[in-house]
Order: sequence, then C-alpha cells, then structure tokens
Amino acid sequence: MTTDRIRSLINRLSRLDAGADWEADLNPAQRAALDYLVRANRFSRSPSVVADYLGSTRGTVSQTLKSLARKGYLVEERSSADKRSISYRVTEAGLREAARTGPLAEALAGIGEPDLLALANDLEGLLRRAVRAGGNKPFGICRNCLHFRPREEGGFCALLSVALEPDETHRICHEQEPA
Amino acid sequence: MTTDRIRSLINRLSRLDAGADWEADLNPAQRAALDYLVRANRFSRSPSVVADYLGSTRGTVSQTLKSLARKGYLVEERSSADKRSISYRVTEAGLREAARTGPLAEALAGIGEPDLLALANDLEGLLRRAVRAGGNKPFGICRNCLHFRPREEGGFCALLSVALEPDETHRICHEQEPA
DNA sequence: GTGAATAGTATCGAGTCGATATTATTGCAA
DNA sequence: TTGCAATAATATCGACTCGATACTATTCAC
Repeated sequence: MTTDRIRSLINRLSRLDAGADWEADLNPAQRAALDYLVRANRFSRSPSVVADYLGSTRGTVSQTLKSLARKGYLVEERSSADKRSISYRVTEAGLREAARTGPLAEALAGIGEPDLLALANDLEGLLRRAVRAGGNKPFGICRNCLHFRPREEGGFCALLSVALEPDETHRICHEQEPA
Repeated sequence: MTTDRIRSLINRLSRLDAGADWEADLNPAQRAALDYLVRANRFSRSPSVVADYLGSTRGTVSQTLKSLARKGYLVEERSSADKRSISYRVTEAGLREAARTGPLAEALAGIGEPDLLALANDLEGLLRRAVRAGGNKPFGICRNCLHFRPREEGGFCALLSVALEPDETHRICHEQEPA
C-alpha cells in the first residue's frame, strides 16, 4: 500500500527530526508548541488554542507551556479583558531555540525551490484533508480569512473588530475561516 | 521559508496522526516500534536495531518493546545462537493494532494513486537525505541489497549466508546496503 | 584466555499524555 | 440580579518516553 508507505515516511521523518531537539533541551512537544507560538498571532497563543492546534489537551499543553516558560523561552501575559485567559509571548531566547535546525532542515536545504514548493503544496493539501478527517480547526493565516479586510497599512478583523499590524496579517489565527 | 513550512507540515501531520493512536491504547513511540516490527525481517527485530531505526536509544526501546509485549502485541524470542540477543515477533493482536488507521490514512485514501506515488517518491528522497544528514543507517528492503542473491523461490543473503523465504525478501533489513 | 566490545536491562529525573477534578471567571437567562 | 452553565487554566494520577548512567551476561579478538 502506498498510503501505508507515506504514513510511515511522514512519521519517520518527523521522528528523525525530533531526535535533534533533545540537543536543544526541548522535547518534541515543546518544540512543536514553540514552533506554533512563533507563527501565531496575539489572539492565538493561549493553552486552549495551542492544544487545539496540536491535537492535544489543555492540561497537557498547560504543563508544556509552563515548562517552556521556566526555561525562559516564553513569558506569561495575562489579559485584562478576560482574567481567565493567558497569552504566551516568545522571548528572544525562544526565537533562537525555534530557529535551530535538524537533519530534516539539512535535507531540505539540498532541494531546489521549485521542488520544495511542489512538495509543500502537496503536504498542505494532505494536511487540509487530515484536518477535515480528524475534525480539527483549519488554523490558517489571517490574511486568507473570511473576516480579513485589507487597509493601507496592515488590515482589520471584522470578527474581532480590531486593527491589525502589517506582519500580524501573515500569522496563524485560531479564528481563521478560509475565504 | 519554504523549508520551515515543510518541516512544520511534516511535524503537524505526524502529530495529528499520532493523536489517533491513543484510542488504540498505543502511544506514538509504541506505534512507531510496532509499525517497524511488522515490516522488518527476522534479523532486524531486536531492541538495538529498533533503536537505531527510530533514532532512539537501546534503553528506551527496551522498555517500549517490553510494554508492547505486556499488552500482548509482541512475543519475545530468545536466540539460541547468540544468547545476548532477543528478537520480538508481532502477534495476531499486534497485526490488528498496527492495521488501525488515523486521520492521515483517511486523508490519503482520498488521493489518486499517481499523486500518491509521486508524493511517496518525494518523501523517500527527502528521507534518504535526512538519514544521510543525521548519520543514520538506510534500513532498506532486503531485495534491493548488495548482498541479495535471487533464487527460484525467495533468495539468499551473501552476507549472513542464509536462505530467504519469498516474503522475507520484501522486508526491512538493518544490514541492507543499497545495490 | 583475558580483556574489550556488544546486547539487553534497571534506575533516575524531567516531562508527555489522557482522564478527572478543582478553581476562577464570564455570560446568559429567568 | 441572582443563579447556573460554560469556559480558561491548573493540579493530580498513573503509564509511559527519553537521555544518561550503571550494570550483567555473553561473545569476540588478539
């Protein structure tokens, strides 16, 4: 079965790549959370949302984020609007850790850009299907959202009624609905 | 960066797929080990070799395999030749568990065979590069090995000097060296 | 035949993970 | 406005992963 082969390949690739994380004093779950937080906008950096993204639970993610904070890669930022929720901000040290590369990144570096783009698109399509199959939220980029309104500088979110900084419009949002 | 995107896609796919394992009372490490054992030949089912394949350590894998054995998915088979080594055999129950599918398999089921083959080849090339970059062993299929000699039925391994059953020649071998 | 390499395991500490329960806080409806 | 349900985060439990280290048994090479 080709499907089994692909499943096995994806898991092995991810596993080999994760092996390199340990040298960076992050485990795979911590790395995955940090990777997400680096790319997420300010509305999407709470334990609940990270849990949703990673297909995990609030309890687990809560612990993961606390341990990343202990290591100095994240900072808690309690919201004044909703006193229940917490947003985590990635620190400079966190950005440095997130930028570390493993064997997978090395392997990708040796491939030409056209092939990379084709592979990225294939995998993106596959992810879309897997997300549908598993009943997860899409978690797309702000800019490609139903509620996104472009402005001269940055944009505006019609759902949350807030102005968006230019670089925020390229970040992952948990409210995103594909346009 | 397209490379970052691909890295993130592969990890997320593997993560979403792993989520389904828990319903099958396996965790991702156990699933990965079981998947490998199903496809490995009789010379390649020891803790050391599994550790090598998964990019883990003997200690960790030893525990993982023991816990799979406790659940009835594996059976220990001590070798008489080398009394230090153990080979694990997958039971019927283990085969059933290994055959369970997650959201990733569902997603793959909706894609045409030509596209699947193209994707599988791309990922295989990527894996080869990642394996080289990480200094891991290739772990190819017996049939494509330097030491493989075809026979009317099955084949013969010139390295270990043993006859091979027909279906053994399609299994993963830790001694494999690409022809 | 002795010492080094190898195979497997036990143990330690930090952490994941699902499950469950608990505390704060918010929102809605009567 | 009170009251109750939903929500956000966390604590706790037990099984397990993971690297590191130490240990035993066995095999191999000189």
